[in-house]
Amino acid sequence: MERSREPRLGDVAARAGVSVATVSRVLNNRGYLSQATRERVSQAIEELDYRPNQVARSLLSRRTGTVGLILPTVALPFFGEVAVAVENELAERGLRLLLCNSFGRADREREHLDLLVRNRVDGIISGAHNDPLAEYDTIRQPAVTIDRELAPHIPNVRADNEAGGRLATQHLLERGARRPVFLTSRSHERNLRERGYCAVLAAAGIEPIVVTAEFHTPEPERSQRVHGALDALAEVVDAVFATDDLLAATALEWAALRGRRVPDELRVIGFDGTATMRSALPGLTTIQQPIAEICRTAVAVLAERIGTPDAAAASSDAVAAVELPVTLVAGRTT
Amino acid sequence: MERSREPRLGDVAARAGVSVATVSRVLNNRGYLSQATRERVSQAIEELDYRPNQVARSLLSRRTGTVGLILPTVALPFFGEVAVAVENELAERGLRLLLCNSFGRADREREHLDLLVRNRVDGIISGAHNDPLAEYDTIRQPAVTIDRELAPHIPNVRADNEAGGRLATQHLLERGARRPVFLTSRSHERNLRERGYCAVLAAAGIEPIVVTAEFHTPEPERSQRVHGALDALAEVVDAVFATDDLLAATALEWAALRGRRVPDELRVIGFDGTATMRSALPGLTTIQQPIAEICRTAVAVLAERIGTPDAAAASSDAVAAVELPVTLVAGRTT
DNA sequence: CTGAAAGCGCTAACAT
DNA sequence: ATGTTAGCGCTTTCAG
Repeated sequence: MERSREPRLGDVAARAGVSVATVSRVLNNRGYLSQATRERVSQAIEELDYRPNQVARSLLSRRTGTVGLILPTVALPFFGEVAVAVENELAERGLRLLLCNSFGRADREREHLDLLVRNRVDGIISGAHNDPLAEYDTIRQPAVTIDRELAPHIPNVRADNEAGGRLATQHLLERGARRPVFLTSRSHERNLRERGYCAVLAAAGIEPIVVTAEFHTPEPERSQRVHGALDALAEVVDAVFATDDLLAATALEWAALRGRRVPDELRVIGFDGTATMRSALPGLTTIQQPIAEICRTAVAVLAERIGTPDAAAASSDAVAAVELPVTLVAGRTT
Repeated sequence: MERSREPRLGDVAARAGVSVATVSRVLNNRGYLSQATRERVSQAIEELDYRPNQVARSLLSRRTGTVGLILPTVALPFFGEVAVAVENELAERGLRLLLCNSFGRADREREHLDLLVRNRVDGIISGAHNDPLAEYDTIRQPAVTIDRELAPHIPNVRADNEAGGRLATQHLLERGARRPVFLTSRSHERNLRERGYCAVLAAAGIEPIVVTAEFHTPEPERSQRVHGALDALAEVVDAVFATDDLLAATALEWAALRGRRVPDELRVIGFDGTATMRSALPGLTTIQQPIAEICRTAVAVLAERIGTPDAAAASSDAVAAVELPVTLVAGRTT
């Protein structure tokens, strides 16, 4: 195990009997090189197993080739898939991924943001789930959000949540539901899935019922809270539209424990449709988000704003928001 | 939106009317400083919202404060939880996480490894699932693996898989199973869960039956393959020990489709016990891995090998492998 | 207590 | 076609 230090440009140069500039030229394939030196240098590089120090390159070029991704937690399948998709798209452009899990905590996000700036990432993608941080305004690197309203100048890429909410609710009604309950993390004005749900119910003349269970409540409290709420609604509820598939699973579990037959006595539809949840609960009806497309778009927009090393200032059509279409995946629970 | 360039040490120095060296001293709280300058500098830093360029610091200190984590894919709950736990432990030590998803592909892992070295990460944690890469021998940065035999000099932290295999199989037999099938990704000598399964069956005088379904086979092929195998075994199988909870879910789905009552006609036990799968299938009996502890240990061992900036060469008791105990979580499927 | 200057590993003028 | 040199932004001797 060679504990010698990492070889540098100088080591390669010495071995090939040329100057560091020449080695650099070979490395970056720039300027005129004789075939002979090119080969000598390449061989020296190979022999030493030399790999350019990206840190030094970054200092000089003022680009690190790194993008920071802030998510609540990749332990959840949706964000895990987002992380994977984002990493793939970044890799396609020669970019690396610095991962940050904020757990919905503003202080965590603030710390991460500060660290990303110190590390001079070329860009930031945020899908955090806490209230917007003012710090994003003071930041110089381009940013893009995934399913998050952050600031007017920060593009937001997401699924068409409102359409998803409508689609889900409509589906439940078509299946015969008379009183669908909406299960969500937080209920508020800008909850688009909730808006879609309410819109469809309003059109049908049905009073909405919204049950909330905070996103980051640890188990088993969160399930308990949901079960308790459903117990209280036992008389009226005959269907559940959950804002994510995990919450839908909790509703299914409630049905199992209370002996309610699904879908006859309780219809359940979820949201997200991640591969993991499709495997875990293949029978669950859900609204599938186009995760790969969302991430592809987000990275494309970000890359555009980062610009290539040379390309001074790209056209930048100032994308404000992109909404991608969702799909209903019909299962056995509705 | 200020598009001015990022402030540097010089900007702070100018504003505070001191030299860059003094600012650096304030920043790192080193050497003697008069209270007056200390305050003047601090104020300038604040006013400019100055954040030290970590790239420059890294070049000088030859430490990036970054650790590379290579996993098959954080889209799967187990690896997602690993990523989160690792990030938490790293953050505790002021380290950042560069995430790499290899999808079980050696070429992907090789590329990632190369990139990590070029970026001069301080250490590498690998939980990739393909065959060992020879490249790990030529690498200068300390490495640790999670649930992976890589090389003699690379410590491996993992759950006690063999005990888990025994525990699961024992449990099935105790519940009355007479012919438990083992469902896994790849069957081989060093598959410790399989070894545990076989050991218990041997002691009971039962012939093992191992069904494989490659890890990275895309859905729905993978499920199809499992269903087909179970159909072929329909006459004999009365229990399934799956190597992970997702595969257990597939077995449950098979039972649902074929009208087999669980647990009476088919007992199912999984492996991993991630929070997500506990939520998705609260009734599933499973062998729970101590993910947080595994990651805490892995990071501790790695941090030890990285050493503090000063601490020349730590004691390094040359940890070779650590096995952490698993737990049986009894549910309704056995 | 503070400043000047060297240098981390690399690239990009500018020479030759 | 190749070498010399000046930084990238920071920390750290070494002077003063």
